[in-house]
Amino acid sequence: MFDYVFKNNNILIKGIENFDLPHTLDCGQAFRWEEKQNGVWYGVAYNKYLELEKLSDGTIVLYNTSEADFTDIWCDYFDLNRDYNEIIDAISTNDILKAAGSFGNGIRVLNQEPWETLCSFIISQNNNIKRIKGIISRLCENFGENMGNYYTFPSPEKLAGKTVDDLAVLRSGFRAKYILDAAQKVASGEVDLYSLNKLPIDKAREELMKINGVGPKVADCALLFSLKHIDAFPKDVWIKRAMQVLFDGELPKEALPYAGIVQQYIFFYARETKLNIDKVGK
DNA sequence: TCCCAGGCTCTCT
DNA sequence: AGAGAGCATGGG
Repeated sequence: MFDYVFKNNNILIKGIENFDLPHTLDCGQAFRWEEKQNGVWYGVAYNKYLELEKLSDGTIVLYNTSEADFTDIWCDYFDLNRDYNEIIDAISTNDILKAAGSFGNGIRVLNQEPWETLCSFIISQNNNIKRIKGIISRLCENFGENMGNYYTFPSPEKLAGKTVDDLAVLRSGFRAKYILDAAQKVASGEVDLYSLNKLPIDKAREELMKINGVGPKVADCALLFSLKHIDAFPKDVWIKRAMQVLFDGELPKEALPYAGIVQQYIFFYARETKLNIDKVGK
């Protein structure tokens, strides 16, 4: 599906298809990636800093990393072992799905760190992407580990002992108490976050919803973006509108096995086109 | 000024 | 179980 070579501390990924960096890193599934300058992206995940770029011949370059980090972290993080062509073929029997897929071509669903993902999507509720990024950035700067040129995402253990007042610096509003409840339940093991990839999706969702401030949407984002449940289908305001306008409320059945991936195509399509509508319910 | 943002909790039927 | 207000903060 792809080949890679390790050379001068860079990983060169050859022959990878369906991997567009802006579509993947700036489509609202992850909040710590930014474009540095013409095509070079940088970000932090799994406590590691990474810069990457797509060359004109399609090669993806991961700069200043190790082969171990590539095989242990980035390969799975960027979902490199999934065949997106197979999915696109399967859903293309439906014209609208085909259009959405081609519009958001190259979106890959990242496999992010579960706690960071859960916490980030708790912050995302009733919020906008720009402000979500700001809050997460302040969260890392104030409570993460200083690694010199970047900060790690703070662990649940680190946050579990904090108070709402401690978190005031985040300016996260009413979400602060939710962040703390999540940190406490994950740190204590009351919610066994790191086992949820092995549970059936309904059980896993139920576990996540034990956390105050985690409802079906936030739970499904954690399940999809960090816990390998690609049939999770987070329904936010954009998706609800898009589902009404595009599909009369019902996801076409050919999309169900990959609902989460299709969700990303629809989300991207809906946001970029604004669906040429104002509002269709909420 | 009002409306909205990758929703959820709480309350009232 | 279903509807509706309220919620912190900031941008348009």
